Formats: sequence, structure tokens, C-alpha cells
Amino acid sequence: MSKAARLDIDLPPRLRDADRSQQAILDAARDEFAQLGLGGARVDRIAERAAVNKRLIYYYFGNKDGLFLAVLENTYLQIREAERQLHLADLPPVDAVRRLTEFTWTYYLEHPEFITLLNSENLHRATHLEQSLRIREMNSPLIQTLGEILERGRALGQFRGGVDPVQLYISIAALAYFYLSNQHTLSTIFGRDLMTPKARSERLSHVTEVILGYVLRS
Amino acid sequence: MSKAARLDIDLPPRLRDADRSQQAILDAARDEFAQLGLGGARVDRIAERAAVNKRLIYYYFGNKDGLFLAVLENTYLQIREAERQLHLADLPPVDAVRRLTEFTWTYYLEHPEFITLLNSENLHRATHLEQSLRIREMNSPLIQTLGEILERGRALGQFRGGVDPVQLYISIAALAYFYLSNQHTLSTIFGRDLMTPKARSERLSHVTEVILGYVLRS
Amino acid sequence: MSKAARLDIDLPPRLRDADRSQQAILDAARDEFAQLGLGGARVDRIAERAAVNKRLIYYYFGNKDGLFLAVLENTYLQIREAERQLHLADLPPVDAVRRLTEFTWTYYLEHPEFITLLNSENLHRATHLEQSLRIREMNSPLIQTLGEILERGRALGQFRGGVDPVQLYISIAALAYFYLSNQHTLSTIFGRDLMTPKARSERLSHVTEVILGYVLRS
Amino acid sequence: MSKAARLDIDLPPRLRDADRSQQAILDAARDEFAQLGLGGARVDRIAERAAVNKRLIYYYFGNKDGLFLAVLENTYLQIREAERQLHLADLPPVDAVRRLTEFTWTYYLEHPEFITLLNSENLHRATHLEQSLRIREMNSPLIQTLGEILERGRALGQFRGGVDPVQLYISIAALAYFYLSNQHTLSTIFGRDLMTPKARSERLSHVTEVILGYVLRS
DNA sequence: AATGAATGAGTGTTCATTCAT
DNA sequence: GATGAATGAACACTCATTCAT
Repeated sequence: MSKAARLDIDLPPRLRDADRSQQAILDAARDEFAQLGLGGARVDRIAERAAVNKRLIYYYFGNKDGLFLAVLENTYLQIREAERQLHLADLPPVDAVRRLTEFTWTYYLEHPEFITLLNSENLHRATHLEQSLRIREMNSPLIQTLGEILERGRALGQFRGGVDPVQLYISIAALAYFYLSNQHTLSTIFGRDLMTPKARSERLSHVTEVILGYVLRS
Repeated sequence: MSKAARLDIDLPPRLRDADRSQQAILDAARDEFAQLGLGGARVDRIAERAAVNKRLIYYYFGNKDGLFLAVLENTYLQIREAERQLHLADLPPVDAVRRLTEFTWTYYLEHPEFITLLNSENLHRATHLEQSLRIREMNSPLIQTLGEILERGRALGQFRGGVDPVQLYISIAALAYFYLSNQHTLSTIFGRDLMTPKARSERLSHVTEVILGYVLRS
Repeated sequence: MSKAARLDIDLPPRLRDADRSQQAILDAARDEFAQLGLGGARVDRIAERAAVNKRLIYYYFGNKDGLFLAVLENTYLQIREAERQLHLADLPPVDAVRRLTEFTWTYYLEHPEFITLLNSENLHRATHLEQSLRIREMNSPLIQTLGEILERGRALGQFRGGVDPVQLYISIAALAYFYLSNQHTLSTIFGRDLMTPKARSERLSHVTEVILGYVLRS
Repeated sequence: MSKAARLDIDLPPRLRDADRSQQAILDAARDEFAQLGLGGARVDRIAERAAVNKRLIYYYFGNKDGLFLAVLENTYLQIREAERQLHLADLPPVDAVRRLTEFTWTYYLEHPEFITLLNSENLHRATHLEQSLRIREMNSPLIQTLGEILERGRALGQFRGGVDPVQLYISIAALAYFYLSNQHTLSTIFGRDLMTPKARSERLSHVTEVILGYVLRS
């Protein structure tokens, strides 16, 4: 059966084979890189996971680093898109900060690959990211939005003044990210499973309290 | 020159050669693992850095994973020892929390290898740490001390109640660790160097405010 | 020259390159394993002998043990095929037994690699062979044929009764195999070269007499 | 306690430490070589098995090959000694041949290390044995004894004439040795356990019949 | 007689990558 | 767009052996 025949209009719209292969590679690579890091990932295994010929990876992405960058870009694209859906600007300041905090926690929890990919990239001192034009362009508008929220809250007398939105954003991320990223060593050291439903729920409460305890005027 | 001759009484007591070799390997391995991760580290390079025969690494540490574990154990030993020197129990509660926060930030800043080693270990789901009897035994007494400080502060009416010392400890660590661990991607994304002296100083202030803003009764 | 061009119809059909490489590896490995045993064989040397890249050995055979098994399977295939060519069933019983004896001696003599390969495999307690489906399937039909020959000879009043064809087959093999397999120690111990043409001829006569002396009715 | 003190006459006579170490090494080496062949044996493991320092092996035996030769010499010494105990010359010819056959079978069965050691040595073309003066000197007197037995039997009209005692000795050894040496591949190929008590008993009967069937005048 | 420390040369195996079609 | 065959460089790890006391 020819390729044209397969792209029948009666079928739900589907990706062309080329795009399908590329996407399969990206998905497989994301899983492999996330599980084993850039250094531990194997091109052979990615090809196997994607069920494509290994040579194809080089055809589309040049080399392993090129593939890793593509995965990173994809990953950032997705979280940026998710952030945009929050519509924080439409919420009262306190709700906005709480929502951002909860979103951040939940997103990291549901996307563990995000954490390991970023850790890998930081081990390599962001050398891939620095080469990416796309990533620099999608420079998060979130910081600006967060700055406006902080200002609104301050104007309403709810928030303290002088809060740097970048510092705050990093702190929100930090409180969620570190807990999840270092869950294995922390659990071992403390002899306490940090990932039970109860523990996770308590962590979110704690993080929210810390963040709100900081921004709210006392 | 004989070994006895080298052990001159005027000189500080020297390590025996075996200990010297082991320590040289450990130091070299710590640097190599810290820079490149477990997967990226090369046993050959560690031998070169330590100026010992590669075979000796296997003689003393069994294999690469055994060496990595030894480095991890060493690393934990050192931070535990540094924590013990803080004498937090002797300080007023507010000073104690502030001191712990500052110490954590400074320690991570001055020991970047601690961060990358832990990231590597977490990528491997703490499989090395779990095998270590020594690490489990040196289960930080800090948590208990921190719990007592929180209770003292609460009794004095300075601190809010209901604070879990483990959560607080993780948060203090998180706010420092994540900033440093992810400095490369964050700097790239925000287009702003997070490691200038000014930026670092501001981060410490921010972290201290966040932590104190949380524990202090409002 | 293209591959198609090489496949000239005037020439005997050539193996495809992949098959050629595999066969070159198998031949080289057979020689190496035969000369030095499984433990003494070197993958590097096999690659050199076969004039292929060492990596290719792993590409096709997985690892050294996989290669050894492939060589073993090949070796068994060949002797089984040679046995089939004997057409023992078509001969009078006495001639059949004599022919089998002579064949066994000659085959071992001309295929010394068969002996050292089997010795290696037995040193490893047949762990490779046990994993092989192919070998088990080619379970020699010779035993059945030999059983029928023995029965025919007995019915003719030529052979004694009650002879187990498996025992007899093992004995025929033993008398030839041991002499060749242990030729070096035996020659040294007895101070007498067992491999001169005269000695070899005498051995075959002896073996034939022993075997016939046993099966023939006295 | 001094060594002299330990060698107290009240204690049962014991080997001096030096001899004890040497013997421990030889025993350990015999096991290791027997199990894994010369190539597969590990000097480290031999030292471990013998519970002596590895350096001591070199002190006493020079190198791995020297140790292997010492084990071989030891092994031959023992079987020669056992053969001497048979007193074949004192038996009637038929009993003598039967006894030698049974002894050979039983000795190989109870000393599997003899077989693997000889196989290893033959893989190396008896290069060790050839260097040994001791082995050449202990040139088996068995062949002469066997020759005399054959002559006695022939004179009595019991045995056929023209039997070469070397050929006969090799055949007796072959029928026992091969069955045991190749038990693993044979069992796998025939799908039948050759080492059950019943199978072993049947093999001895068969071998005896073959040998007697050959030497006895028909 | 005995030993802990040390080593050069290799050993099977893996890896990202390219060739040739 | 896709692929089976092939490769050089490197990899963790091993080995018999020697050093120094």
C-alpha cells in the first residue's frame, strides 16, 4: 500500500511518516534521557524504544547532543504552554501566587522527566541550551506577569514590598523541585518515604505556607 | 629515603602510603565525579588525577560504583561534621535558624561537588547510598536539634507552631541547592548571571527572609 | 564494483558480504578456540584472523560465549552431515561397524579442532550446548541406525546380543578420541611418538580389532 | 608462641609451616586448575583457597606454569603409587586385566581432577610435562607388567597373541576416560544422564566386556 | 617465611557514529 | 526516507607478576 493511500482523508488526520518517526524518536529519547541522563542514555536503546532504525536518528538530529537539545526544547515548550494556560493575570494576587505554587508542584510531580533533563543539562553547564535560539526566544513572560501580581498585591496592602519576581519564582520552583529531585537520597537519609500520598500532600501544604508566609504582609 | 626517615618527628605525622594512595584516589574521584557525573567520569582519568596506577583503584574500591559510594560517604561525613560544629543548640532560636540557613547556603556555595554528587546519586535512585551502612548510621542529629529549636522558639512565642523540622530542613536546603544546582539553565533562561557577588548576596538575603518569614509568628 | 556486478552468473553464487563476514569470523574463531581453548582464545586475535573489525563479532554473535556456541553448532552440524553420508544402513552389519569405526578415527584425525572444542565445552560442563536448541534437534539418528545394524547382525548370527548402541558408539569414539586428544601426554609418558604414520595405522587396526572383537560372536 | 614451641613432641607430628603452606597451595591449585583449566584458573583465587598470601605462591613455585607443573607431577605421582598397589603381577592373567580395567575406571571416577588436568596439559601440547624430569623418570612400569601378563595369558592359551601392551593400556584408559571426560556433551547430545549409579555400573560392565572380548582368544 | 602495596599489558565489551546502498 | 553492515576509539575491569620490607 502506498504512502498516499494510507493518508486517506477518511482516517483521522495523522502525521506523515517522517513526522511520526521524528516524534517517536523524541518521545523515546525523552524517556531514555530522563531515566539515565545524557551520559547514561544509549542511542541504540533510543532507536529500539522508538522502533526506528538508528541511522534515522542521525538523519534527523545530527548527533546525540542534537537530539538532547531537541528534547530539551520540546520540554521547555510544553511547560511554557502549560504556564500560559494558568491565566494568572486574571486572578486576585493571593490566588495567583497560590495557583502558581500549586501548578509548579503538580507539574514537576507529573513530569519527572523535566527534573532529570534539567539536571543533566545543568551538569553540562547549559551548553546545549545556550546554543538554542528557540529557547532564548521563549523567554518566559511569566516573570513579568508575576511582577505585576506582586505589585497588585502590594498596592492592595496584601503583599510586602520589594519582592524580586525572579527570586520568588526561583524559590517556588526550588521548594518543589528539590524535594522531588532529591527524593531518593532524602528518603534514605531520613529513613522516611517522602513520596507517599500523605507526604506529598503535606509537602504541597508546607510549600504553599512558606511562599505565602513570605509574600503576605505580616 | 626510607619510610622511617620520612616519618620525622618534626613533621606532622604522615599518612602511610596506603592511606595516602586511597586519599589521593578519593580526592581525584570526587573532582571527576563532581564535574562529569557518575556516568561521565572515567576511571582512567581518576587514576591520572590521583597519579596512581589505575589498578590500585580496583584494589582499594572494588569497582567504579564502589569508588563512587566511598566518595559519597566521604562527602556526607564532611557536611555532617561541619553541621556539628554549628552548635545550634546553644543559640537563641531565631539566631539558630538564621545560622543554619546561612551555613547551608555557604556550604553549598563552597562545595559545588556536593550538589553534583547528590544529583548523580539521585539519578541512580540512591542505589549506592542504600547499600551503605555508614551513611545510615550517621543519620543526621540535626533534625532533632532543629525540632528542639522550633519548640523553644514556639515556647518563647517567637515561632509559629506545627512546623515539621524535616520539611523545614528540606526547604532551607532547597532554596539554596536549587539556585546553585540549576544556575546554568536559570541564568540562560532569565538572561541574567545569577552568580555575581551581588546576585549571590541577594539570594542569601532572600532565602533568609523566606525562611524567617515562615517560622516567625506573624 | 557493485555487489550486483560481483554476482556474475558465470561465477558460483557468492555469499553476501554479511554472510561472508560471519563465515570468516566463524572460521577464525574455530581455529582460535581449537588451538587455545575457550579461556585462552582472544577476541582480538579472532578479529585479526578473520580480517574483520572486532566490533563486528559482537554485532553478529553477541559475545565470546555466543561465538563459541556458534562454532560448536557449526562443528556438530558438519560431523552430523558427514555421518549421514556414510549410508551405514545400506551395508552388511560387519562392514557397517567397520566403516563407522574407520570413519570416526579418520574424522577425528582430520578434524583435530573437533576434539579441542569438545574438551573446552566439557570443561565448561556443556553450558553452551545446553542453551542450544539447534544441537538438541540434530540429535544424532546414528544411534538408531547403529541399533538396527546390531540387530541385523544378531539376526544373522554374526553379532552377540544385548549390545547397547549408545555404549558401543561411545566406545568407538573413545578409542579414537582419547588417543588423539591425549597424544601429547601419552607420547611424553611413553617416550614414543604416537603420531607417526605407522603408529596411526597401527592404532586404527587395533581399534577396529577391539570393536569387532567385541561385537562379533565368538 | 614460638614455632619451636608449637612443634612440641607431645603434639601429633605435623608438618612444618613451610610444608603446610606448600601443600595448601598445591591442594588449592589442583582444585582450581581442575575446575577451570589452566587458562581459567586465577592465581588470586588459588591464594584465597589456600588461605596464604599470593606472593607465597611465587616464592615457592616461581609462576603459574611452575605451579601447574607441580600439580601435574603430584597428580601423576599419586596414580603411579595407586597402580603399584595393584600387584597385578601376582594375579592370573584374566584377573589381572579385569582388575586393571576396574581400577582405571574407578580411579578416574574418583579423581575427576585427573581428567581435567590432563586435558589442560594436552591443550598445551604437554609443554609442562616435557620440562619435568621427575615425570619422565617415573615412566610407568605398568606397561612392562602388562606385557608380561599378556604373554602369560598367551602361553596359557587364554589370550590372543600380538597384543601391544601400550595399545591395550591406552584402550583401557580411553574407554573409561572419554566417557567421564565428555560426560557433559554426551549427556546433552543423547538426552540421557550418563552419571546415574545405574549408568555408571553399566559402563564398567561394558568396558570390561570390550577389553576381555578383545584379549581373550575366541 | 611471609606480606600489603603496586603495576604494565592486556581483555571482553561498548559506544556514537559512518558507510554504502 | 530508510537501512543493514561496519568501525575506531574508548571503556570498565582483570591478570600474572613484582616491589619493598
